[in-house]
Amino acid sequence: MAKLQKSIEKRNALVKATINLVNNNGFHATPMSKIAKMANVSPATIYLYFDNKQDLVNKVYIEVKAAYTAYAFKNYSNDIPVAKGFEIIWKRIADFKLKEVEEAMFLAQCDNTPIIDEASRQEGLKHLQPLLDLWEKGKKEGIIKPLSPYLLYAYSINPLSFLMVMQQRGVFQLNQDHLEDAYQAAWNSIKK
Amino acid sequence: MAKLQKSIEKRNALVKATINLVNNNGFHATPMSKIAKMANVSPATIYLYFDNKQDLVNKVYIEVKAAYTAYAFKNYSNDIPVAKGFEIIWKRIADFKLKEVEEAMFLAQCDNTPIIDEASRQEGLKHLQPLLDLWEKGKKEGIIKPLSPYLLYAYSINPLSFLMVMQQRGVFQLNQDHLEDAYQAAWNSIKK
DNA sequence: TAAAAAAGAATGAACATTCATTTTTAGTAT
DNA sequence: ATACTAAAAATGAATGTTCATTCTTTTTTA
Repeated sequence: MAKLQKSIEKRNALVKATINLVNNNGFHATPMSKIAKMANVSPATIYLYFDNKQDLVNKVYIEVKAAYTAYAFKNYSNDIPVAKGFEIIWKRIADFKLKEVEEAMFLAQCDNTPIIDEASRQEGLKHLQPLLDLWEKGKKEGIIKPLSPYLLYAYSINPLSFLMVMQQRGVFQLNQDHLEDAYQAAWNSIKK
Repeated sequence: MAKLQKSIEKRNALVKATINLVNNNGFHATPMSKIAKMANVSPATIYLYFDNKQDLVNKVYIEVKAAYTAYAFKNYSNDIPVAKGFEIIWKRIADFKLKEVEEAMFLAQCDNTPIIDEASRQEGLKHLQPLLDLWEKGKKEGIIKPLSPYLLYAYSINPLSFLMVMQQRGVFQLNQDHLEDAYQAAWNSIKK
């Protein structure tokens, strides 16, 4: 009797193809047949790995989000002082968005449309907890403004998404100087 | 011979229905038949007003974007001092996003997905010129940081979109205090 | 060699768009 | 005012295509 061991490479290729096609054509113009073709797989094979199209896109979302937050918090631990901790996280996030453009674009699209179902969205949110904790600590120490975490996020982290999208569209080139400026703006807007 | 004068109300109903359905279901789950039904019109009638589905969504985008910028610059004129001018524009934009939630959500979705074609996107960008001019003037006067307008936009205007989306998803309630905080954060991040 | 994995072709539903008719509109004649 | 008419506007019912998903068969694996 053979073991149940589906090829992980095939699954990865499917995930990759989904990200690429949804980025370039949008969810509405990404048929399963195209995903299969780009992953060098039969359309039927997709259904060995995922229940259906919605399940596919949900799972891709959650996995990319998990990779994103893992990357963001890689060098962070909660005994680091608030200001330094924030800098570490912010710069890792910037790094991710500049290096893993495909993944980051995919997240931006999912976060601004109803293509992901509510449960998966919630699931994705959980991973941000360390940042919320950091801000809580910062507020207690009087280093961070006493604002809702949504405001803090809106003004310090989220602008990176906008910059990445503009960069990706070729509207402007984001260089290292820009990034330092951006970091200063981010910090200025949340520090007390 | 009758005059060519198609009912403007019908067209408006179609635009409104498109915005509503795309917001709630996404472009991929918004068939022409549903748009027609919501607008109390036959599917065939849509084609009297628009060439096809792509043309419909492009035109809706451009019109909403035009309404948005008209609203934003309503009380502004370029002889107003930079700091005050920025405040006026920022607060009008915040107003728009809080009052015209449907329109603002639609723009957010279009600006983060490939559902709009490139030409329409460019068209939409043009309308922001007065704000770019204001920043240019502010930089010359040494009031605004010498940053790329994309950075300025990312840190002062764009966060409002994030806040609106969160508010719309019921994640938190954006009140007048929040808004004043948000305005201060916006200004802090771009003023010299 | 038997079960798992994969494949290609088939199925049926959903959809954008068009077609053939009907209804409305507004100018004109009575 | 009223009736007439021709074009415009609108419609509901096709049409043909695209697509997600399933079915049957083949290939791979252990």
